[in-house]
Amino acid sequence: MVKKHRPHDELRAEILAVATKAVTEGGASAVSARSIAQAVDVSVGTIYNLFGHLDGLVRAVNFQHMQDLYGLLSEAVQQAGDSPEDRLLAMGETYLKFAQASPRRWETLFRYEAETPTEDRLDQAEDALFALLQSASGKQESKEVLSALWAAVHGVVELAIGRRLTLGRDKPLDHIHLIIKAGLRGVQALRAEGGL
Amino acid sequence: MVKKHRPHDELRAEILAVATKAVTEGGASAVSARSIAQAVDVSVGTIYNLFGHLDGLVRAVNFQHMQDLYGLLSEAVQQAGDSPEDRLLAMGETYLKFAQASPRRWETLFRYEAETPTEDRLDQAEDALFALLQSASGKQESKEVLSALWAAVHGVVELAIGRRLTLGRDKPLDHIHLIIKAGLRGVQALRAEGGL
DNA sequence: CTCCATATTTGAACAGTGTTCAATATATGG
DNA sequence: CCATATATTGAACACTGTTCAAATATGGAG
Repeated sequence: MVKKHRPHDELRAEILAVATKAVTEGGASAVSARSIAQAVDVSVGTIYNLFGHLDGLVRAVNFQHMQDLYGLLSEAVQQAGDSPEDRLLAMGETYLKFAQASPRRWETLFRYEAETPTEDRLDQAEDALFALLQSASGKQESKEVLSALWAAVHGVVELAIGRRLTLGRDKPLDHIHLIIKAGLRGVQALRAEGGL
Repeated sequence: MVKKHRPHDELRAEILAVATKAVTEGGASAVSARSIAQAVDVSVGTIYNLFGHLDGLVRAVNFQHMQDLYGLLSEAVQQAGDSPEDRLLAMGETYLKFAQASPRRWETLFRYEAETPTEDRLDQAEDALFALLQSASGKQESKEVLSALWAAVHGVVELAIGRRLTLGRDKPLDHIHLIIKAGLRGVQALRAEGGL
């Protein structure tokens, strides 16, 4: 018995919604061809027709989550004060909250690796994120400083969310504040020393 | 046909060696019961008799790698200069090299999550690592500052090694230097401001 | 040396995974 | 109304971790 043909757009959206829920609740490993298929009342084959591989589906989910994150971050920047420090703090805080709201979603977004090579949609989104970082800093800081700072914040989140290390799982928010405040002041000091 | 009994110690060591190689070259997913069994010329069942689950095997590998890392770090601290900054820089540099030497090993060590709950051997090793960090800083810095700094360094390594984000994959060593130098100076500045 | 209990090893079997693709059914245009 | 194109299906294949009854090896007692 074969089901009625369904509009691809509609079907894609439905599958994506189910997969998104699965990723948010159980991570990438919760996205199995058969479970998704059953949830959408469709056969496994159909999923492959629409997304190529399961990797493709997870990537599509990640892309959405990346956009969500971007939205949250840009909103945070707008609502924050005018100083670069306030803005960067707001971004860091928002990033941490995003991760804490759903650790699975976060780890799938930043850890998931596909067999098939990544399309560059996600890379583009990442560039946009960095541009946001630059605008938040009022273009006062160099690329080097900004990406180092962001990597640092990312590390704090990583340790806070990852169930692997207990180190630094204590007060991630305080750590982020410390990193950003000390980082900005330290860069100033280094510049004064001529060490930059 | 059933093989001759082999000393458990010897067999454990051999399996561990093969699994270690597999992790180093291909990550945790390269450790499959059948492939390991074949490499050691033993049946799958024997591996389960010795390690309980495959998780147990990977954890044993991780424990070894953790010890290796600890060895490298403590050596680096000893060979570094006397100032806290020099020592922290040496640790950061060594940590990065460790990760770069085998990304798979690093990511298995810090990302791998078992179904079965972790035994606390790894946690202990982690405590030892933090103690090393404290001694390297000459006990000048608070726990908060140290773990924040280490999280920051960890984040730089994470972005440098992870194939997920392109951001900050540029000059991880420079980033680590920046983070540690600016971090230490910034903390001083914050203390002067009374903001700590 | 023989017999037996214990310890060890085995590998077929089970449930799960991603993926493919010929067959089957539906939809569409002439 | 039929022929062509399009969409859906699900059995089949090759893999995965894991279990456990059966087969064998071992070491000691008589």
